[in-house]
Amino acid sequence: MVHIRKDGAAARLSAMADPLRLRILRLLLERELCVCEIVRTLEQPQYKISRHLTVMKRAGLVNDWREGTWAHYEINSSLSDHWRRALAVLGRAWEESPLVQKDLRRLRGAAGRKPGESARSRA
Amino acid sequence: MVHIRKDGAAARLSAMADPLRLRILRLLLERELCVCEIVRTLEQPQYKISRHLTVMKRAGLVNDWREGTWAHYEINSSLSDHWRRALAVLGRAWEESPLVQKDLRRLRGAAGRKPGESARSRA
DNA sequence: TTCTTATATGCACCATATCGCATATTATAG
DNA sequence: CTATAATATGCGATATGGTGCATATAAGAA
Repeated sequence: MVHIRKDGAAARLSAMADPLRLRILRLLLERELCVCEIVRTLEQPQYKISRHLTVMKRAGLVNDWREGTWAHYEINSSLSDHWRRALAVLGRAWEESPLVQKDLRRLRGAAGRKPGESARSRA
Repeated sequence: MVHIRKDGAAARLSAMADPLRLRILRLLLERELCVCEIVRTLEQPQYKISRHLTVMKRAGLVNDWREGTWAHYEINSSLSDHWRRALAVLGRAWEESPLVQKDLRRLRGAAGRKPGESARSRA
């Protein structure tokens, strides 16, 4: 049947078209995050987050780098202006979802805290 | 396995995440169109266009109305501002594709001509 | 009525994508 | 070294989605 390979735009939209991936993206619009911060914020199994991040990385939506054991992800820093703006606009749309609002509150609650650190150990 | 039902945003992005649907959407960003105009412009089987339009309609991306035998489609007139702007931005991104440029030229070449009409009969 | 044009859809096939579980990999701590 | 934390991935089961073909539906023309 020879499916035509998806072009860049469609592939990128596919990589966004998942509820959990949208939640992850929305978090990354706030700031760069390591996998375990996302896991804890979204309260989802680690393997899911990791897989979804891989999907978005392949589509050029995010990029990553390692720092010791941690893998940090951020919105792809070499994204075109068009896509950046689209993400920003959509990010504002997603904020209307109560689920996303809860995610953002949880993220801010754990503000900047690194994986192993307790809240106290950072003071 | 009980897949969680996609929420509005993810469903909408899914409905965009296909090369042919992106081409259709890009045409509809120009103006309202009937199915057969899209079929002729994109040179794709009618059943494909029809199906893809149905998908986008279910997702609230487009709406339609009948006029005799013709089914007219347009970008959903009751779309939120966020989504309108996102579509506009993405529309500009898609214009960079040579395929889309060709589509737009073909659409303008057949400017406003109704299905049965020859170019002459409209003069 | 019959013919033609415009549109939608049922069905089977196949490709892709997600999930859940378990495990592999790698780095740091003790 | 061992233990633990962080991350990635192979596998099998299943869900979803696009395609191609044929056909159904509906409106208008002759």
